[in-house]
Amino acid sequence: MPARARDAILAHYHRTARDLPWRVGPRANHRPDPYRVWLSEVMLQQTTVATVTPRFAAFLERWPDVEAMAAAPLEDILQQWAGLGYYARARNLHACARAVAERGGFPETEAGLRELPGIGAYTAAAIAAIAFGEDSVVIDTNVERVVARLHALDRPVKSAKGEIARLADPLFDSVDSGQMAQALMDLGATICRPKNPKCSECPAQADCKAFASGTPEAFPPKPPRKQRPERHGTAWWIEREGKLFLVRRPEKGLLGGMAALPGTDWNDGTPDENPAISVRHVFTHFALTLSIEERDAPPDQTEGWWQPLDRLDEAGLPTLYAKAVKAFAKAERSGPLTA
DNA sequence: AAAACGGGGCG
DNA sequence: CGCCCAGTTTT
Repeated sequence: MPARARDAILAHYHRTARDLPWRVGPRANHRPDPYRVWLSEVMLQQTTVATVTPRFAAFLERWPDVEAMAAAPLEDILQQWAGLGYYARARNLHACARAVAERGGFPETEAGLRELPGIGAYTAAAIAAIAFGEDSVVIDTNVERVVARLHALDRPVKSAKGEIARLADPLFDSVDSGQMAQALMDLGATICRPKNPKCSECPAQADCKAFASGTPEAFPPKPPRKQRPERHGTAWWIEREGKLFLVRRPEKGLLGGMAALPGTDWNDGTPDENPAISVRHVFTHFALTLSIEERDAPPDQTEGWWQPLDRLDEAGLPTLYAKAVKAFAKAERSGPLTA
């Protein structure tokens, strides 16, 4: 039974494969550039294809190969990454590029790739399969969902990793793992979607127990999610002679290593009463209300630099601070702050 | 085993 | 406005 689903999924992929900039089509007789596969895979960690596509092109134009990226300063990588989130990925990208350039190229096995910074189980398996033709079993959330539905797995994925791996294995048996990995990703993205799956278009419908159940969307069951705490803080707008005072956040922790407005710590509890300007930003694990206040000078012993306001885009501010700048500019144009 | 870690797009 | 996404690292 799994062999039929396997073949149907692969055949469907050959007919309908999405044309993606980092992808070599199913009809090509060569493997894609490992550098491009790696870069796209890292970008696609927790980030959608639509968001990644233009950012991938910009990275590739600036750094056409791993040696070029390895030669760039970390600061440039972070600036180019700004807005993509999960900034540890950018730091690991830089460290990985240097390690790969140092050793003269990408390792060609899953085990070798797994040793590199920012490359975990999924990404190692994906690069090994897609770029090097290794017979790895590639399991990401798409594959987990497809497999859970094929078998009507009624336990949360989180508590059934072993079982998922066992059930995924036959899908990769005796086929090109790279093709199957990409086939399953397309299937998960376009047909076997988390919500409103298009079972009528699915090549594996006849072998799908979730479809047979009549409620395919119920698989796999989602664990209860926990609530998000509220935090608040203040960022300081310190402007002098057309320049804005910026700081660099600590390497470790939230928005690590990124450019930022200086400000207070972010605390739990009740926010400031009636701030003139504030922005709201929702992180994975808490929601932040950030007030923006004008200030004449940086606090003593605050390390930072003066960024020309007409070159603020070059600072590489993450989205939270880009929002703050936008909110301040808008208030300044219309409000009484500097009127 | 669980928490930390961003942001954008969609219904 | 809540949910989800081509996960990895740290605790």
